Formats: sequence, structure tokens, C-alpha cells
Amino acid sequence: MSNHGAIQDKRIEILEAAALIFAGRGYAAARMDDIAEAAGVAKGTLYLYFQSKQELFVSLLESRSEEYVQTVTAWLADCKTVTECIHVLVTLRGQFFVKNQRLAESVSHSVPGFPKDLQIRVWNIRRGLEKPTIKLMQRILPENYPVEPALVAAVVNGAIDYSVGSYLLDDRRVNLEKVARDLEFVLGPGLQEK
Amino acid sequence: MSNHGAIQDKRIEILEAAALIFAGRGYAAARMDDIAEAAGVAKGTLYLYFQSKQELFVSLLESRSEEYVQTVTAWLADCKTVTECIHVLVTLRGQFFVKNQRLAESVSHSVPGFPKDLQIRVWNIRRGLEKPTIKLMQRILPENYPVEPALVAAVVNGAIDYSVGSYLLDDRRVNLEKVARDLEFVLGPGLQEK
Amino acid sequence: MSNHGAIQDKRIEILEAAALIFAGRGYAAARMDDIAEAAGVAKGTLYLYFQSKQELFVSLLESRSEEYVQTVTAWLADCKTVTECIHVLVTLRGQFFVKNQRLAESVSHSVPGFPKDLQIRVWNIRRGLEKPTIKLMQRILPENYPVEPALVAAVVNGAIDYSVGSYLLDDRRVNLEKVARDLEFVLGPGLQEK
Amino acid sequence: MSNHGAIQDKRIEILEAAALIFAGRGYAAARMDDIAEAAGVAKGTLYLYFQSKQELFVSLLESRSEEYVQTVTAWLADCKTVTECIHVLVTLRGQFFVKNQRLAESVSHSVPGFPKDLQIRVWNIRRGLEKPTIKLMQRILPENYPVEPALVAAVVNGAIDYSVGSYLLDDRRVNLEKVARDLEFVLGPGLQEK
DNA sequence: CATGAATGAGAGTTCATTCAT
DNA sequence: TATGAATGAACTCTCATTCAT
Repeated sequence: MSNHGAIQDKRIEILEAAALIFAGRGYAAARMDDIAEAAGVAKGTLYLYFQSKQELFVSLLESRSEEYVQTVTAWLADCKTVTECIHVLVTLRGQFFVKNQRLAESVSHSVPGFPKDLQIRVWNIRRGLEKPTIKLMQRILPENYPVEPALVAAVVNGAIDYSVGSYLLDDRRVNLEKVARDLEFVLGPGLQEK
Repeated sequence: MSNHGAIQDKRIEILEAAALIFAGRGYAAARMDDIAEAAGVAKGTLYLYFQSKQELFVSLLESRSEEYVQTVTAWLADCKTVTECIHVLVTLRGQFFVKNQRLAESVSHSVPGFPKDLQIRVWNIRRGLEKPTIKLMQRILPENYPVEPALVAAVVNGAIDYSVGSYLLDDRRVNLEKVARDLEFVLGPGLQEK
Repeated sequence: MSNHGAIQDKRIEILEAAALIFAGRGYAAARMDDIAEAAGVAKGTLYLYFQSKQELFVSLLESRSEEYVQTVTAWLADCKTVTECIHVLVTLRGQFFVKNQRLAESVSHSVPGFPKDLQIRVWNIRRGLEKPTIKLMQRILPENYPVEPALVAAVVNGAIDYSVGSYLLDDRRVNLEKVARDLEFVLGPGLQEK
Repeated sequence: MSNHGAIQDKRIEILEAAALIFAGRGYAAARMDDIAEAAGVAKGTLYLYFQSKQELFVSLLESRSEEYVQTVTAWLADCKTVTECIHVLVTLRGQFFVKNQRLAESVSHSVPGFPKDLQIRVWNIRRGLEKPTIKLMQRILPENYPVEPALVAAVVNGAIDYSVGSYLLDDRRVNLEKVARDLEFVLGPGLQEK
């Protein structure tokens, strides 16, 4: 029997610890020592599972976004009306944003200095986070809707993230139910079939 | 005659150089040596005008956002219809985003690890960037509009930034005219008086 | 088996190297690079054993003074007459002064600019170096001796250090035997029981 | 008429300011900016009067020790008995030590790294500070006194400095009268003619 | 697989000194 | 003489990475 499972377990433990540390202090201020301690392993062990601090960071982003994409894709498959869909999107993407706020921030701060291959992986992550929304727009918008689905998706995602962010900026607790209703009111009319 | 002007000039030269370097490599990867070289001054000179790298960074953010806020406030004062206003907002905020992409990403996020006083300055910058849009919404939305102006502003700003960002992410040239028309089409209906 | 011993060894090696460098150039002119090179370790290694240059310096003072205090305390316990005691004191304190001339000068003075906690440690070192002499004076001076033992100790220690220092100032080799005899002659009469 | 006097005045003002700063923070932590500000002149002006920070420091030591030497020489010329002489010495040298404690400390810390010519000047200062005491001992000790006057002087000076220092170490106010009486009691018997 | 002591390049910052005005 | 903005060498300290055990 292979110990593949055990290896995966430790990998995941490290990622969890890394999430904690990165979210707490941001990428630059996070030290590998701290991550190792939080994960309960020695510093050298980190390098058995990840090539570098940068690679660990990108891997974490990938793991979190994968999780999100899977969940949101599954939920969106079931929803019928535009209203319902916006509700699902706001709720799930909002949760993701709340949970990973600092990670998302760190991306823009730190990635510019990363090597090309990691930059591409980050690019794919960003793209991946947009995809479920784009697919949704392709499904619900009328054939002759004059705006590209990708741009509509950008509009909707931007609206969600900034709405949630406006709460977080003031350290107010986010009421996703209310945000969903508000966004339905603002965005709904522009997205409905005529 | 005082040399106040000359001092301001050099301060601005340094800020320009810093913008170049920070935008090119991100905050963490930017080295004070590089900024000094780009500004054509010695490293030590940077510290005559700014207390630290962090303070230089925040000062840069402040300078750029002030510029934006003044311009956009002036333009919005003159526009009448919702359509026109959205057009102005998209154009100016879009320009700002294109020009300061990397910096804007930094602004729209807190800067973990910075000392308290600088964090507050960043918080004020972020708040400041929202203000013109909020004021606009207070002006153009009907009395009984059921969503807070601040949240509508977040929606609109998010929509703009992400729309522009979706072009930049793919390294495509941004057509702000087109973005403006698209956003008017998507957001317009939800913002019109009933 | 623990590697406690090995760790202590390296700590001591670093202290020896630091003693060499500090004594050679004085605290301010001593560079951490030099100490590292003298100790045969990398610069970063110094910081595994000591928190800062200042802390390394104070630790060195502590280690040297501890050594001295233990030795002198043991020897003084056995001596009987005033003459004998002065002889022991001059010999041991003189040796200490010769060996640690530069350090001793530092010890006998506060270290302006150091953080509070390190200042306190230095203060304790200075106090510690006086203690054996004070205890001795308490033992050998008559009950009704009109001068405080602490001040008599200061007199004796000052006399010893300056006597030895007067040789070192001229780069003459110190003859501790002779210094002891001379000090017995000068100080003896004033310390004898009446 | 030459402006020699005015030049001397500014030189002295700078020395006074330097004394303040050096005494307050120690040599290494004292910055030329601070000295310039305290003296009420521009930084560059310091270099019109002194070649370097090191040279300024040594000049200050010289000026202070000259003052002391002149005063003590004058006073000692008049005193007759050993008791009286010790009293004068303790008072004047004690005052000097109290006033210049920090400067004296700084010497041992900083001078090791100074260039040769300044080291020699410091050496001369140290020697100069001993001279009045040595001359005194040559005068008052009997012809056949078996200890060199220079060493007796070292003993006496060490005793004075450490006695005063033992007060300062504890931040107690020094009572020079009492110290003088105590030292007369301890040192007197060994110095009297037989 | 796991460890953690050791490494050393590289960072931000300081400050004595200079020199054009 | 006097200035003070500018310099840049030199410093301490950090921390991602390695490798002998």
C-alpha cells in the first residue's frame, strides 16, 4: 500500500498552517519559521512538500480557489432565475472573500516579483475565479445581450467583492443576506431579459 | 525667495521614480537603491524626504489618490444624467486604474505589517477614493431608493475596477469608451429613478 | 544525549572571538562581520546565540566578570591577614584587569544608549565586581571602623585598577608582585586594626 | 584688529555644546547634527573649527583636562599638610569626575578606533590628569619612601575616582566633604612621613 | 522522510563628511 | 565665514534556503 494518503495529509496540514500565517500577517511578513511551527513540523520539512515560500503561497491560493470553484459551480448548476443565481453568487463568493480576504490582498502585493511560472499559475487562479460567473452569464443572458458575458461577469464579481469589502474596511460584520438583496436590486434590472 | 519650490520638485521626482519601481516590481521586491537610482539621487537623499520605505509608499498612494479625487470631483459636479455620470466615472476611474494598476491594487487593500499610523493613512486613502462616487449616488439616487448610497458606490466602483482589470489581466488594451457604454447598459437600469 | 554541550561550546567560541575583537578595536568600531570571521562562523550564526551586538557585548562582560568573581571569592575565603588579602586581591583583580583591560574599562562605566534591560545587566556586573572586595572589608575591618566597607572597597579597587592601568597606559609589562607589595605599603597602615 | 577673539568664542561655544551632547548620550550615539543644533550653528560650520567628530571629541577632552590641571595645580601649590592636600585633591578631582563622568567613560569606549595621532593626544590627556598628583607626591613623600610617586599617585587617583564613582553608580548625590574625610582616614596613615 | 543549526546574500537605515551657494 | 542639502560607505540584522545527521 502506498502512503500517498499520509503525504497528502501533511501537505494539507502545512497549507492550513500557511493560510493562518499568511492571512494574519500578509505574505511578506510571514516567516517560514512561523508556518513550520504552526504546522507542527520542522522548517526543512516545508521544503519536502513545496519548492519555495513563493510556491507554497501559490499552492495555497490554488487550493482555496479550487475549493471555491467546485462549490460555486455545483450550486449554480441548480439555480433557475437570475435573482436566485445572484443570491447564490453573492453568498458563496462573499464567504470566500471574507475567509480569504488577506490572501487575496497578498496576491497583488507580492506576486509581481515572482518568477514567470508562478505568475502564470496566479494568472490561472484569477481566471479560474471568474469562470463560474462567466459560464453563468452565458447561460442566463439572452442571445442578443449586447455586452460580452466576460465583462458582465467582471461587473458582477467586482460588485460583490467591493460590497463585501466595504463592510470589511470598516470592520463591520458582513450581512451576506442583505448584500444579496441589495445587489439583486441594483444589478437585477440590467441583467433581466427584456 | 524660499527654495520651497525646489524642495517640492525633488519630492515629486522621487515620488515619480518610486511609482515606476513599485508598479514594476511590487512593494516588497522594490529596493530603495533602485528607487534612488531611478530618481537620480543618492539613497540617503530618499530619507531626507521620506521617513522610511513604508512611508514613501503610503505618500505615493496619497499623492496619486489626491490627484484622482480632485479631477473626478470637478468633473462629476458638472454632469447631469445618470448615463453621463457613469460615463465620467468609468472614464476617470478607469484611467486612474490603468495608470496605477499595481498601486491601486495595493490601495484597495490594507497593508499588513505597517505601523498603526501608516495603516490609518492607507485607510483614509481607501475611503477617499470611494467618496466622490458616494456623493454622486447621494445626488442622483431617488429619496426612497432602498439601498444605501455607500453600497451602491461600492457596487459601481467594483464594477468599474474589475471591468478594466479584466482587460489588464489579459494584457489587452482597454477601450474605456466601450467599457463605459457596457457599464451604462448593465448598471443603468438599476440606478434610474422609477 | 543532548547537544547542550556543543551549543555551549559554540557560544563560548563566539564569546572568545568577541572578546578579541572588542578588546582590539573597542565596542563601536567592532563589526559583527569581524567577530563572525574570528569565531569561524557565519554572521547570521551570531544571532542564533545572541540577540544583538549589544547583548553579545553585555553577555561577554557577564561571562568574564563571573569568572573573576568566582575565583576571587574562593581565594579570599582562605586568606587571614590584611596583608595576605591585599596580596590576593591585587594579584587576581590585576590579572583580570590585564586580561580584560578594554572590557574592564567598559564594565566600570555605564553604557549610554543601550536599552534599559541591558543597562541593568551592566549595572549588576559592575556591582558584582565590587562585591568580593566589600565582603572582604566587612570581614577584616574592626567593628568600629569609621568608614563604610563599600567605600573602603571602592578605594582599594580603584587603587588596584589605576596602579595596574598606569603600567598599561605606558605599555609596560605589569609586575603584579611589585604592585602588591607597593599597595600593601600604601594601603596597609590605613586598613590595620588599631 | 583681528577677529581672533570672536573665532575663539565660537570654538568655545561649540565645545560647550559638544560637552552637553557627548555627556548626554556618549560618544557613539552623539550626532554631529545634534551638536550643531545645540551650538546654534550649521553642521558644516563644525568642520571649520574641528577636523572631524573624533578631533572635536579629543579637543573637548583636552579643554576640560587643561581646566582641571590648571586649577588643581594652583590649589596644590598652597597646601601644606598631607591631610590638607588630600582634601584639595579629592574635592577638585571629584568635582571634575562628577562633571565629566560621561566623557571619561566615552574615552574607553570610543578611542580604541581612533587614528594614531588622536590616540596620542588622548594618551597625553590621561598622563596630564595624573601629573599634578604625581608632583604632589614627589613633594610630600619622604625621600626614602619605597614606592614610586607615580604609583602612589595612581593609587590616590584611583581611590578618589572609584569612591566618587561608587556614589554615581547608585545615582546618589556625592558628598565630597565626606569622601575627603574618609579617604584621609584610609590613605592618610600610609602616606605620612614616619 | 524529518530535522534544525548554519548559512550569507541582501535589505533598510544612519550619519560623518563635503561643497556649491 | 557660514550654510545645509546631498552623498554613499558602512552598519546591523533578517530570513529563505540548505544539508549533515
